[in-house]
Amino acid sequence: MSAGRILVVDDEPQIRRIMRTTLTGAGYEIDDAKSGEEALNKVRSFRPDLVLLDINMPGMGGLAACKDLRADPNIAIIMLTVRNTEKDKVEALDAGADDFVVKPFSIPELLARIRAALRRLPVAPQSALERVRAGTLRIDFGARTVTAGVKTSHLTPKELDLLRYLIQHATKAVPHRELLQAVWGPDYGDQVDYLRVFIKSLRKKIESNPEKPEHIVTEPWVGYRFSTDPEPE
Amino acid sequence: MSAGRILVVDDEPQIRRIMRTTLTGAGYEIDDAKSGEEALNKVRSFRPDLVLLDINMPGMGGLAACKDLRADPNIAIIMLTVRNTEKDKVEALDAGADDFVVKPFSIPELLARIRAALRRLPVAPQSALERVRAGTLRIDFGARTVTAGVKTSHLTPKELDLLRYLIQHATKAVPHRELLQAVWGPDYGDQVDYLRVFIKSLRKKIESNPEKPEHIVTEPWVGYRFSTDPEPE
DNA sequence: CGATCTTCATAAAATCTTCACGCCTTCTCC
DNA sequence: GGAGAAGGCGTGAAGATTTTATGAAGATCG
Repeated sequence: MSAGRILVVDDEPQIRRIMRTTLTGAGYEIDDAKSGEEALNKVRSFRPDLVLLDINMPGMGGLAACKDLRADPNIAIIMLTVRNTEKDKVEALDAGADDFVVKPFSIPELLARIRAALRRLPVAPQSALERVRAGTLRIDFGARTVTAGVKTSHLTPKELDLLRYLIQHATKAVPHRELLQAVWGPDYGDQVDYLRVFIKSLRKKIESNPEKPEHIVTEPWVGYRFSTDPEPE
Repeated sequence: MSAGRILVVDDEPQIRRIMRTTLTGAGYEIDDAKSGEEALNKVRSFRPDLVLLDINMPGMGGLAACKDLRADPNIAIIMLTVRNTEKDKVEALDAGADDFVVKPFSIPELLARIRAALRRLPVAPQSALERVRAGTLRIDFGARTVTAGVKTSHLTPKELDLLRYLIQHATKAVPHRELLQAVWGPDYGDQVDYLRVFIKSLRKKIESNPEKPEHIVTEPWVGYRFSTDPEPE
């Protein structure tokens, strides 16, 4: 799971290259576009969480593109410019940009602004942990509920912590000890009984058929593994 | 109806004065505070949509105050500073600020940033929240009354604050501590007894069957949650 | 004084812990 | 190989612990 998806829009190849390496290194998934028009197209296929938008481009400028992008409230927009004038800033923000960075910018500052902008998204990607979908399963960590099909259940604190840890490490087989220490603390690495009891109650809540678990799979002699997809038979 | 409520936090009287006239002129309701501590207190009574927070103040600094304010996602935070260093910016943004303005700033830019920040708020600005409907429930914050079905009741100040906070964070399980700090203030984080007493009286007023609460749901070991929909079984 | 808020003791409820039983897989020894 | 032992795993339920609900008395404020 990445920290978020970012679309870089700039007509200078060098900027695009720098951005791509920097942001990829920071854990984001990147795509780029050379113009406003291309950006609007790529948004549909790439579905970014955030768009880094150069204000000054040939053809459709950043401002015009911004006004179009704004239609989707689930996309954050940070505009880039070389000019540090008040007029530019006000125009950019009122066009719907969430933030504004002046070139040349410092990388740490850009990253911080990206984090801040993503944090504000209605469905924040970093708190993609707030709501998780796994096939027919929906988990709302804020409301502390899981919905499996039509049945919605409430999660107790330990159940929630356990499930969260499993989901954060989905597809990986998490050892008993690791789970216990994550949920109960460093002194409980041996209380495998706890795990069994709580895994059972979790399964009762999220598995359509608790005797044939599809999501919380047991890895014998190792631990448990959360699987998004139905298990291959 | 105003465009929103803004709390100005700065230790320099002159800044506060300028801000007050400027922002009032722009259609906002303003209150101000001289320190971080005062800000945290005033937040409760004034209930701003946005806090303009000077980063450099005697006593509790802007960064510390920011981290506390951040608990409520329905408040936007813009930090002010005289220093334009990268370190300051990154710190401010990572402390939870939504944006960052360097003094001396241009008024139009500040106003544009305020508009952008308010636009991103998850819940509409307070001014639009005078009346709320939640299923069969109607709440009139101006008249301080709730109507559940045919029964209309008067709400005491604490009841109103508590209910308001719960509703603004509807569907989310709000921790005891957060509720207490939002209603009673930062020093009352442990008085869980207060909560129980007032939750009870709220339930008596808004639940059709207070023994089976449908709106104010208790989340054991965590806090309470306001639910619009009937509870799933 | 009345309304509201605090404080407190007790009963009720939810969650967590512990444990025993039976099934199953793996390992060991013949 | 195959029988038996050892231990992991699923299950159900009783008991312990902590939290929550409730009623009421005292304190506070205007």
